[in-house]
Amino acid sequence: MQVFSCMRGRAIYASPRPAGHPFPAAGATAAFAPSPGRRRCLGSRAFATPRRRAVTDGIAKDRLEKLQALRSAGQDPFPARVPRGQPIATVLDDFASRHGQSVTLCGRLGQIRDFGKLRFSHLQDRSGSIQVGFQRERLATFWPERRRVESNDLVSVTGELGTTQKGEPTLWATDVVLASKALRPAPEKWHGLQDTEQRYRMRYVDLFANTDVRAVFAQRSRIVREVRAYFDSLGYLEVETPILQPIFGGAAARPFATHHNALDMELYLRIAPELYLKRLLVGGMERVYEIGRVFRNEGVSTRHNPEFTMLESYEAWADYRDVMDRVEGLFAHLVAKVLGGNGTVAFRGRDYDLTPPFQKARYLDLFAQQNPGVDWFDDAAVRRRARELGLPHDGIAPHTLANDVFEATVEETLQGPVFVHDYPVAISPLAKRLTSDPRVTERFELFVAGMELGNAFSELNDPIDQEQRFVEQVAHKNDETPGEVDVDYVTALEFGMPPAGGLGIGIDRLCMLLCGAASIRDVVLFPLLRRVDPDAAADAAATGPGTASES
RNA sequence: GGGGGCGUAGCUCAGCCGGUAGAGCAGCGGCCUUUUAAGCCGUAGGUCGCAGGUUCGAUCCCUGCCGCCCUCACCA
Repeated sequence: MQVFSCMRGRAIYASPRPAGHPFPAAGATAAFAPSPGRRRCLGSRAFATPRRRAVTDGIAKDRLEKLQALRSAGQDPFPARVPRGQPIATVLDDFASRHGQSVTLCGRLGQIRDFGKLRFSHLQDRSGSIQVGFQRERLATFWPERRRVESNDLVSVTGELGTTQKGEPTLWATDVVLASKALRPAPEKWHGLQDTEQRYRMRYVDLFANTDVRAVFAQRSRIVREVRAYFDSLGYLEVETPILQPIFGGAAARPFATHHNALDMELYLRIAPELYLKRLLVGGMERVYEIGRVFRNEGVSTRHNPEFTMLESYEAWADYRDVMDRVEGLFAHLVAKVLGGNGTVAFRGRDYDLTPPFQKARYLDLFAQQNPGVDWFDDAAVRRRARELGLPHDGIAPHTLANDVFEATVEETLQGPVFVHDYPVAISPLAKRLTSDPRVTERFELFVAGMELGNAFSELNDPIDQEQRFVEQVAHKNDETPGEVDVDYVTALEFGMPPAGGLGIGIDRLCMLLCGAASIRDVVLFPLLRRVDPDAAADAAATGPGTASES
């Protein structure tokens, strides 16, 4: 079997590099301080200036001058420590009772509203923001240098809690300590940072400028924590298995290849942890799960990032029906702990009720509904239907084509949440066959909003069957399948693996759903982007039009 | 890879039929002790993504390239 369209995977593939060092798209030249730019050492472009907006220009220049003024005055613009405060939210919580209290708060300064002898700003930390009032009469030492501390700087403010005439909770500052000078201004106060490219490349700005973005990632953190809590509560052990693997497997996807120098060994970044986790079942670890990064060297889209986070769990003495219960249990847990309310989320313009139980539908029944009169196992009929649908069908294996027809006709109808179960064996190489019908397997996938969220099955534990499937896979090797049989895995099965139910869930997609995020890049802190290389761009342009062919 | 869209000041955006670019915010200078998108006066800030082409003249039209977004395909 060559094409396993299935497997635990979800999202996609990626480069091992952490998403990128931002080279702000706009820009002039020069860089501040030791430029981290390109390190070309020879050649005519040795001194090419990276297009990083220099901090010595424009607004940044003003800030740099303030910084230097502070230094000349003997002040450290980046002190190792400043008076530490408490979270702003705790102060706001029972503000009335704290009236008159003296507190210290730390955070990032917003814009300053200057009234001459009185100025207001807001101070923001991870928990919230509060107005700060700076009055000349309360700030004898700080007042003369107030202009050296400005919007976007990080500060520690000590003062007295009170209100303004309009009742706004305010920290009336009595002492201000600059904690870190910002050389670049914050984005515009009202619109924040809008440009999607800038938001992804400079996520650090996106995060402090757009509070809703921070909320999404806080939510993601909560989701992951509660996924752990759920499996922990059932006695699962969280484990970590190799990311560097000599033979990749457990899914159908192109891997990233790398090399270990000391061992002089080719290695792959894992496309799935599956085969190692099942070795643990052999070892007697009867309930295990792993939440970890997997890498697939393929396309990028709103649902696919080359590196993504996968949950896989395995439970001995369970089958796929039990796993279905686990999934419903997990969603019930997440609805209660993360979502709150009635368990409904808005996603891509529709509402979805994530409260279990979920619908269930047989794969072949769904296929028959959308393709009346076409037998999934009838090659000729499937081919006819594929032609009718305008699908490419030449040189495509029958079972693959049949699944293509399924995907073309059924998937978009799966608004769900719905469990699609009992998949044909030809597209389910790691799942156990149904005793009642050996053409299909004990396998299900969970769909929501036409998106595959989870994949599970009764794990194949017959080493003879498994070896045959591997051998056949190697015989039809392509770049999505390993070049050799994972002999060690077969050996492990020969020692006896208990019957087990396994599950894979794409954490990023789960977060998309629970956060109402339309793109996976909105739930991945640093999504993979093409590197912006000004020199390469210049080279390409230089050889482009006039001189070269029309290529 | 195909199709569509976008790229203008630090940020958010205008810029008509081709005539060498504007606003708000941020910045700088000034006034102001209750503002909260503070206000008022003044001021500075641009490789219009990059490179070519057409034109007397290009942010605008054409070509190539770079990057991002959407979409299809591949792929989960």
